[in-house]
Amino acid sequence: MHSDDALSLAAVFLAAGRGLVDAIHADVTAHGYRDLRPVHGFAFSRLAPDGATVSELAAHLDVTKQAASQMVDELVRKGYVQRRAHPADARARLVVLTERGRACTRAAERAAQAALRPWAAELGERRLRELAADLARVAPGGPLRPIW
Amino acid sequence: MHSDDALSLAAVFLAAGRGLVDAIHADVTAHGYRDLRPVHGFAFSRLAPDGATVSELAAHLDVTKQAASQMVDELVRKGYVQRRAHPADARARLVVLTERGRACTRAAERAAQAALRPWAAELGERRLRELAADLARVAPGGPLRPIW
DNA sequence: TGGATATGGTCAAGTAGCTTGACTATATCG
DNA sequence: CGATATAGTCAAGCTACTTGACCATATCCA
Repeated sequence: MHSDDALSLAAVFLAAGRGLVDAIHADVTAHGYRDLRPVHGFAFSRLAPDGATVSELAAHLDVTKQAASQMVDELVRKGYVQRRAHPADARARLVVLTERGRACTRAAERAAQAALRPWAAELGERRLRELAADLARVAPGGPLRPIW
Repeated sequence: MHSDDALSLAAVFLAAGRGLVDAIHADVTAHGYRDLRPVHGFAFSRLAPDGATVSELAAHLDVTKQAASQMVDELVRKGYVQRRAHPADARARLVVLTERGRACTRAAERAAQAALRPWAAELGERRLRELAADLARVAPGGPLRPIW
């Protein structure tokens, strides 16, 4: 990078990500899911395909197993997930979404599409797609973590 | 947005922002500032130009005045900021960076430049600049907040 | 095969960073 | 001037996390 303020570019990335998360969360909340925080969405994204163990969830969210287990307790209590026996490991338990959990995930996907609509309007579909492609090249993989 | 997974695009934004913040924080830590968290950098960015009051800092970080005051206590204790009398308001106190705070801010700017170097290598200077310009158009302003 | 070690999960206790509530001092408005 | 708003602090409480200890099961290897 050149002599511009590289820090402000980093800040713009954070602001963009925050704006998306805020918009999605607000939309999901407005559709009746009032007992969730944004982090739960990241948990759902790990659980949605085939479920996951507490340890896998912990790794995905970059927290301890204990913290992940507490979150699962909360989501069970609120009706979004269930603990099942693990088919291949008697130590483990498989955490899977309930129908309510899946419905919430669908609502989040609709919310994400709605949140991106003004972006497409501002930049154009084509440029937005290029933006996404560029970001995918530089964004690190790995666990999802809170920013600070 | 179309039928693609809009949520994963949002996740890419978060991952990109997190990657930058992580890299900057790790670099700053490696240069001897081991008692800071990323959020302190956002505080510094508000304090750097001319200082700020606790209330202004609280608004910038979207926390209560009490939380901002506690953070200032901590930063005073660690030698990064000072409380001064406010020149125009006897109720208020102006929080300003110490020389150590300014040195840390410079280290963060260098770290941000270093963190963006691989991005420029991957995408090219021109495309990175376009990316930044696009983001600036869609990123919301307002206070900086943790993601969850 | 069986004993050592690693892994999945939970229980319990402690902690850091935030919150709400109450209060004082100073500023501003009418 | 008096009423109200704002800057800041003190105190207490909450919550999402942590560390540490522990048990059950799986895996590795002599």
